[in-house]
Amino acid sequence: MKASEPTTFEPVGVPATASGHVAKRLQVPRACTNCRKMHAGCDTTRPCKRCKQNGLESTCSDIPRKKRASRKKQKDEDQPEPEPFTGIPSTSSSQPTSGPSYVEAVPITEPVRPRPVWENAAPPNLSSPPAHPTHTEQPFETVTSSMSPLFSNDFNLPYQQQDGLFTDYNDYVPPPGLTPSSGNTPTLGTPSSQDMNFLIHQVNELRENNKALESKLSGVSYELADLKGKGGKSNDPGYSSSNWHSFQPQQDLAISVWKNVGYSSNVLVECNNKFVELLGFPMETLRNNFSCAKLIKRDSDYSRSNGREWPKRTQIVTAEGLKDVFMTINPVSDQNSIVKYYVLHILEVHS
DNA sequence: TAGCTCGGAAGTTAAACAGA
DNA sequence: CTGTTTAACTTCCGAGCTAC
Ligand SMILES: [Zn+2]
Ligand SMILES: [Zn+2]
Repeated sequence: MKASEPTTFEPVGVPATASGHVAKRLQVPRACTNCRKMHAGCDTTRPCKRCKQNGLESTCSDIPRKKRASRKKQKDEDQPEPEPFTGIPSTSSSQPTSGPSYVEAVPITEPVRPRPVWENAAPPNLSSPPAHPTHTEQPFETVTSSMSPLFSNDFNLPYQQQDGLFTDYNDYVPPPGLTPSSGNTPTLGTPSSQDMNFLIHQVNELRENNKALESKLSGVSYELADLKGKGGKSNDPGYSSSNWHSFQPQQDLAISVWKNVGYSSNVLVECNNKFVELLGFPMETLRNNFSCAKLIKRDSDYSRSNGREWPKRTQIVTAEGLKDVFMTINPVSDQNSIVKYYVLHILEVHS
């Protein structure tokens, strides 16, 4: 155990989760010369906070990134690379991302995803849905009681209505301009209260992590990105999450919870009105035609094996076509580290 | 104990590939 | 030309060291 960090300045966007979930380490695009030499955390201001604290304002500067050396030819021999199962849809291997075919929600004809038992569960028992899912800062209650067993195979317990999360969309009224939900909306599965509590706990935690992003939301303008056409280029400076900063997070986030039912497959089980409104598809379409991988246009980062995670700037499929979004997607695992769900946040939307 | 050093894990990004 | 892969490159966590 170490004593304490001497220079405990606010480390740019530290996750700080109290519940043990390891959040992604955030880092600035460029550290100043002094912080770099010290291997210390820097920030985006100049002089940076650490230099100011240490009286090094005059030497706090940036040096350009080193020119990358040419890569040696790959392809000399095959590296096995077992690719462990993560539950995360690997679009590179399964299906091509290109092609706007799924933009118009065509009925699914391929080998239908296995329908888990939880979809046959009893209809939700909604007491009184909140008039407006007012997303203030702490919309959900955090569960502190025991969380084991975390997940059961089936969802049979009565559903507990929680602020901002809905399993019934009969009351959903689309805003003008969108043409979603016509008539019957299917009843979604009913997660157990234990499951829901844990999910809510996870959502709260994710929101905490997202707040850490605010420190990164300054400096670079949205115009840096070129997302017109087919979704931007991977080398576009605006495409990198570290360069994409100019937005302030909106108060009400679109949240959805997807159940992982197998490799490259997941099914929407929960979302809030904001999410439905944003996508503009009937729930049946969402459930039957979309997995996370199909919903997200630019999903290359899914397939990476180095643990890279969202938040990312990306594009999603909506009834109005592709929309630029800034979103996170986080796996929710049980105590055996099996990915059971994904929680998908959409933080920002730009058409 | 405060402050400095630095190995290396974690995160970023641009060269090289691949395919239409 | 677009999108993907991946190795070069960067940041900074945190353990160890030194000075007081
Ligand atoms: Zn600095
Ligand atoms: Zn500095």
